[in-house]
Amino acid sequence: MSKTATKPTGRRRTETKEKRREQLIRATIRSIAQHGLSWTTMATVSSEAGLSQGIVNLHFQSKERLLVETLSFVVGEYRSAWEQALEKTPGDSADKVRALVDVDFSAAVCDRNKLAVWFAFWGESRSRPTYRKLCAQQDRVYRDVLAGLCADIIRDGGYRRLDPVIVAAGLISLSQGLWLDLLLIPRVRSRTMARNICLAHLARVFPRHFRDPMLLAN
Amino acid sequence: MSKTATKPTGRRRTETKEKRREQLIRATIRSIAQHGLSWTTMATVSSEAGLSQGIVNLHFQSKERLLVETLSFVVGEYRSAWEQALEKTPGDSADKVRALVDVDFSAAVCDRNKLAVWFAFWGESRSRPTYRKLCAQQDRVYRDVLAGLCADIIRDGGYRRLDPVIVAAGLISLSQGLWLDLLLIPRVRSRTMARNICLAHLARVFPRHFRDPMLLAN
Amino acid sequence: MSKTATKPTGRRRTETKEKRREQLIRATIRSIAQHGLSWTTMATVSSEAGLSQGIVNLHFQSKERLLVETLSFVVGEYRSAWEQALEKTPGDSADKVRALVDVDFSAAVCDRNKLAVWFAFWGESRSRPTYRKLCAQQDRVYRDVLAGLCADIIRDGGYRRLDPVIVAAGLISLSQGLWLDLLLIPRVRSRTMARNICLAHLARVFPRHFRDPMLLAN
Amino acid sequence: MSKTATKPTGRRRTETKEKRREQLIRATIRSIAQHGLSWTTMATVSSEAGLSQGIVNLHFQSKERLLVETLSFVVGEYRSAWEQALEKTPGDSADKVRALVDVDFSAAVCDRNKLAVWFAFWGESRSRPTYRKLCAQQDRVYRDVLAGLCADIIRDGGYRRLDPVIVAAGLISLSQGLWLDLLLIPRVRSRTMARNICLAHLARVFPRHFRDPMLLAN
DNA sequence: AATGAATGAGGGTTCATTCAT
DNA sequence: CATGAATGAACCCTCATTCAT
Repeated sequence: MSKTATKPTGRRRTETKEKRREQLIRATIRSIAQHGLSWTTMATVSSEAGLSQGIVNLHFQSKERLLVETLSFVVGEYRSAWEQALEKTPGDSADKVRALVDVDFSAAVCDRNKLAVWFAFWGESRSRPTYRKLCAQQDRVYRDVLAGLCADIIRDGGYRRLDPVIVAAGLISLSQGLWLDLLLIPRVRSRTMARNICLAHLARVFPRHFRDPMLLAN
Repeated sequence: MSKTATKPTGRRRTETKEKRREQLIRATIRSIAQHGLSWTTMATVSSEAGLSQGIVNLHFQSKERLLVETLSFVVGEYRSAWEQALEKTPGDSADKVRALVDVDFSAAVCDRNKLAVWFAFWGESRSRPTYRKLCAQQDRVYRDVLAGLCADIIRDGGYRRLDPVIVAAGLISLSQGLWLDLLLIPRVRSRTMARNICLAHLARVFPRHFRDPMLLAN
Repeated sequence: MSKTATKPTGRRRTETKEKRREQLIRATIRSIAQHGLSWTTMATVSSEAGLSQGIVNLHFQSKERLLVETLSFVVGEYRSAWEQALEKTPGDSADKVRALVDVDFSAAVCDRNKLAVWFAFWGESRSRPTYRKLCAQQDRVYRDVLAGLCADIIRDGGYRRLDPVIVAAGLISLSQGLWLDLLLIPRVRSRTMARNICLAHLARVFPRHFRDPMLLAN
Repeated sequence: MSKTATKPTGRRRTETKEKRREQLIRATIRSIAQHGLSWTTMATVSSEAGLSQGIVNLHFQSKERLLVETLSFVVGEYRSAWEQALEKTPGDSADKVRALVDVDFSAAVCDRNKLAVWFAFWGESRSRPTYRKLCAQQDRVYRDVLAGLCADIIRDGGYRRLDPVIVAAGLISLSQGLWLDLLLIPRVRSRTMARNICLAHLARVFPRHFRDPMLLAN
């Protein structure tokens, strides 16, 4: 009966194809996390996906394209995560910044496999324009949005002499530096702790809008 | 007599050998910066060094060892840079922390080629225990020293409820996040600006010991 | 009754099957002409035929069989062309030889795509017994027939000391050499010119039976 | 002692490299003759040369270049053969044409392996501009030279109404058609016989300059 | 100590073939 | 009968490594 139910239609074929691509991208993410980018081969990816050797070229034409699509996937996932968070947060700009911090250290985004992918591509991006452009574009948009929110807060809170662009830059750098900790010393640094460090930072920059969560108990 | 006569030769040889190794390591750094770690081959290294194909195996036995020694070199260089800075800074702990920040964004340490090396190895480090250990050891020592200095400042300044370990972690993350900016968007982020962002951060954490350099002019 | 009813269907099916095979063979000829034999793949053939990937294996079991059948097809087409020409030419042996020359340079036989097929297989035939045998068999029959006709002419015309086998060999070689020109330098060599060169040759061998068409105008 | 004698000098290195290239080209010729062009792989070539897999890429960068250089080699060898023959033949133009025919069916040029190479590349040349150009250039030069010689003979012998270009074309086609026989039916067609067929043809075209060797005995 | 020709394992990729649909 | 996703063997090529010079 389930067989009859799953009988494929013309429509399902393309669905399946799209799913296969995602399956392979997820296998690539795992492979990069496990073996590193330079030791990720067609064999590690296809075996991670439980499929045959030729499968990647069938769906992505080349290894390079698979890698680009994988980076694209992670970048896109991050982007829709923070965009959705902004949409779902009805409050003021400070609430939205808080939401962005939460996204950065949420389980979905701040997954160790995905962090490994980010840093793998960042490590290569200087010599690979395609990677760099993909990252740079996302970065630019994010920076603008965050700087805009910071500008709101600065205006709202009367924080004199604060440049929203620089405040945003500081927050982004802190966040990405914490990602590096989460990648390199996961036993020392937890996502919660990382988030708290960010919020503590914000509490010092915007004391009338944020509170240091590590001082809450007191 | 012949012994005495040949000794300097033997000495010079050893020196030469050491210099060749460093020459190759520097070539490796340039190659990683230019081609990325996964596209760095024995050929790119030896050609960057202006030497022949077999030279690397002659001096390093294998590519893997060359890479490890290259990472070791950069890590060691960083370490002696901050150790020397600490030695040369006679003042109090706040001065020493300032000196550490200066080191992080000094031309010698914060060279783009070397940043590329750091991130190349960090990107692979999750899957390569050797890399990870090399980085982790340096990280641990540095963290301890910085946390110690922060503890001094906290004690000295009466900054209540500040955990020196967490303060150190925040500063390190911020600094490394800024390194990433310097690697990825060098036209946007300058070393000076990065240093100022760090000092501004410190000024908020330890207001009685640091001043925000971006507010100096006002 | 149901048997009688389904019989025509079975018949039509077989016809359809035969047509599909020919469709694929024609696609193969075009593919060989366009991409060369060594770059002709199942994909180029099926796409040339406007059909799907698996179609060739469905109708020919393997690529090798498709190629053999394609060669067979061209060889067979050539054979029935000259056999029909002989049948339709009621005159004497000289007329029949003339008819054979006409066939060699007729539009149907001397098509550039088909020439490409001939030479593609000849180029491989030394290492492929199957190809060689197919060609050799046709060649033997044709040579015998042509030599027979030449023998008639020699007898009829009193051409002393002419070996019909050698005369036939010369004519065949000349003809195939002209085919090569038509393949390689089609802008220089036209079918008409090639035919005239053959007839001029015959006019010299059998002056009392053939006239050089290039001297006709004078 | 022989060891001491063969001690390599700086000069010998390049010699050796050139020899290796030729060794590989000769292996390629044998491989094409034995396996056909489309079944000639890097493995068949290197094993035919008694060397390792990577050797071809070391000396020719790619398989394609090896094939082009192989065709180039055969074309060049043919060209210098007939050029040298012309130089060494002091007689009149008829003697020179005779010399050209002799070259065409000499052991060195009319080697079965090399014939296989010619036809292999001719078979693919329609779809491969590089091959076609290499062949076309040689063909053009040869045709011009032969037509020039025919023009001399026509003038000298008062052969009215003969177009030297067409006479040359006929001779070339005949010769190449005979090469095909030598490739396909070597047991039937011998080089001597092929040469005689050419000379017989010439004796009919230029009766006052050539004699049919097959009539000599009579 | 240094070279660079040679090796061959292993990489990415192609493609004939299979088979569920 | 026809499709096209999937397979995996075999291809070309790269490159770390070796070694005669």
